[in-house]
Amino acid sequence: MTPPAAHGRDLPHPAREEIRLESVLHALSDPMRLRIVRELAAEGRELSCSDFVLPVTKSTTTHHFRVLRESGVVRQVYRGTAKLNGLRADDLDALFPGLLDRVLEAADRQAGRG
Amino acid sequence: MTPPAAHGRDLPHPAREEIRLESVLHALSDPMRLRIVRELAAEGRELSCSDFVLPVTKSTTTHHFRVLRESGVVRQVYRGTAKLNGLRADDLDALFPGLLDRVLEAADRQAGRG
DNA sequence: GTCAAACTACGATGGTTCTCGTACGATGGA
DNA sequence: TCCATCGTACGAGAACCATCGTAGTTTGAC
Repeated sequence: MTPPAAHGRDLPHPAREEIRLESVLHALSDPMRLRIVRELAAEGRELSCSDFVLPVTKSTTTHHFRVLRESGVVRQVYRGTAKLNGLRADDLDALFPGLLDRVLEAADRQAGRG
Repeated sequence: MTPPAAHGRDLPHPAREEIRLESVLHALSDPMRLRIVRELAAEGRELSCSDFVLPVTKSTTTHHFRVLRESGVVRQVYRGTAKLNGLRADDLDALFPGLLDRVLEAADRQAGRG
């Protein structure tokens, strides 16, 4: 009785052209979310939500991932019981060339400064 | 009786090293403020608050300029009755190389897409 | 000294966001 | 079938933010 899409209900994502610069900047302006994005970029692969050890509860984590997804920064797909998160680096780079890299670089620098 | 600094009371600005990436991104994530920054960059010189024609009241404009100043994006100095606003492009570029340019470029692109 | 212009300060309001806790649903394995 | 795991939904609270209007301050010009 389960509908055809048995393997993975899917989540709403903005299409590439729908991604707004302001939303992306806003998504990245939260420390927790910037941390998530940096980790995702450093790892270079899709990570499940539970791969992240964050100083907030699970529901708060869910909230932040949703903001990231709705702003177009990450793509989320279900994989069994886990939900994999991948950076939409290709889409972002097509829309806003170099932006994500400069932000990540800036975050690294700032972290280096302590 | 006026203290020595007769020509221009001065406003609190973060020092270069105090500028936080998250604050900058947050400042730039508001449409009104991004618009201000773009205009400032396009003009390439200091502009007074009243040079901007924004669809908000003056008190709201004051608010946005303060956010921009406190986050380290603009520098404000009094010049007689006017207040001049200049982009802190040098400071930002020293801290976060290329970031401001990529944001401005991204904003142009997005504006171009309509 | 008076006046207009530029901007600020303050208080209020309505909206958004970050955070949590608890309860729920979906998946895959024992 | 039962259960553990992973994540969601919902409700709530506190904080923050964008916006406004009004009243005030500072400055420079007349």
